[in-house]
Amino acid sequence: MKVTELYYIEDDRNIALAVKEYLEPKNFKVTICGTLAEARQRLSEHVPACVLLDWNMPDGRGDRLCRWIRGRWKELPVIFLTVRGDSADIVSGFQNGADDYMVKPFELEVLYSRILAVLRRAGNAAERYLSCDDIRIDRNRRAVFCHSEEMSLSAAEYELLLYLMQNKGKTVTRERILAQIWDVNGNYVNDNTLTVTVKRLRDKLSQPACLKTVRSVGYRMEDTL
Amino acid sequence: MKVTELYYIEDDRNIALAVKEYLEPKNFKVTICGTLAEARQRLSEHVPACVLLDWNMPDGRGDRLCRWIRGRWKELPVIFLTVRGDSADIVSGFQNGADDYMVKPFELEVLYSRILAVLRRAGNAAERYLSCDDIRIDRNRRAVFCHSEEMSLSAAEYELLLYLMQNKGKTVTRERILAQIWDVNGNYVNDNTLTVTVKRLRDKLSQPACLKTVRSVGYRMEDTL
DNA sequence: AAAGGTCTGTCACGAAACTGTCACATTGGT
DNA sequence: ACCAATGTGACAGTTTCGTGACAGACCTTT
Repeated sequence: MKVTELYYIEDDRNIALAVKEYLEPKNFKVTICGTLAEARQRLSEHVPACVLLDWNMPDGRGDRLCRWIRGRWKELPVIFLTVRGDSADIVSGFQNGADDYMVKPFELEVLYSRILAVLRRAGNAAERYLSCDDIRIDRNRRAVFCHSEEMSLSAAEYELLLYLMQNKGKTVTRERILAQIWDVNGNYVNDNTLTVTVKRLRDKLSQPACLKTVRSVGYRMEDTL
Repeated sequence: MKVTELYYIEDDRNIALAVKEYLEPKNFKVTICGTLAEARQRLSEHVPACVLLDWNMPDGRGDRLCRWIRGRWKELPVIFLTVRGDSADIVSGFQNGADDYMVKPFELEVLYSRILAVLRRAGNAAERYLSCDDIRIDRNRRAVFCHSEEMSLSAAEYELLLYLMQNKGKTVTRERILAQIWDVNGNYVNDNTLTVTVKRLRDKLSQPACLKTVRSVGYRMEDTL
């Protein structure tokens, strides 16, 4: 069973832990962020399936973070969880791009239901992100990040990296890669083309350790643990 | 300006009319269905952008209709509006496929916000304002602002900018853009037309940084830090 | 109707990036 | 040490995109 990742941005440790304890047995992995800065930091490194967001945070207002998120990931679901229950607050929350808004105190089962509803809408957003060590691909955006810094890859390099990442942990043969990326219906391509593209890719990735050569077979990407 | 169609399935005529009167000036067309049977009938003929659904109806329970809807239109957003506010009821509503659930009595502005949120999720975003960095679009007025100063774009430029903004954060291929904006059922359009229109747009935007070229793929708009 | 303006699609050209190939160096297994 | 596989640097042809120019279409004004 696949685990769904959530970030819960909340400064009240008690509430955060209660939510975490409730959700984790239901196959969620809840990461608690105690400040907005921490949340930004974590989001830059890794994008979860959904974000739960408190309004009042020690270092600022949650709605600003929500805008920030919307600027980058238009489809990442965000649910506000806050004591602010006025109509004006709720409207403001949605205007800042929230997908749902719950007023504390709330029932945990309802939170669970709303998370599921929002995830159902978002669909298989998980497929969007691939990662290996410090390398992350956002397919929707067609961008690659290394150490949370965007890098620019050529079309061939991107395709190659994507294919390898999709087969993370598996060794893929040179033939398969050539067929996958260079096949223009049987058109022969110099075998060395792959070698060269791998080199170019490695030069750009500041972390080429996870792109391994399997001699006389092909290549393999895997997390170096 | 496009009108968004809603079906409101509700037997209390007063509430239904109040909602209708509130929403119609906001560019919605609200069709009231007094019974589940009528709702099924209308839905079979025409599918709106969103459905508002009361739980207690004279000829049955709303959740059954929601299941019925889900069986046919997986993506059609459904919002429950009902007096039943127990956790168990809410959870049940979501289990039946609801996208949102509001307990009566509710504030009309909040309903409006939640409808917009659900529509945005479903991709039918009728959002009035779009923004990216310092660029803002008011779709109602068909106006574009840069540094809160109105600028004048030609029709093609406006369409292009709008499409890119609607897909903020996502890389859109040249083909998709061409199909979206220039497709007059298969009519061939010179590919360079897009290139030129992008240039013209960039020249006008005093902040072209957020309109990025993704070489050999297409373009992407996103907020810059 | 004529004149002037804007909008639009197309073209030609050039700079820059990309790509495939070669020749040669290096590596790793036996 | 040998050989095959892979890495490396260089190069030239190709592709892609940006740019300025232009002519026809359309609209408004005179």
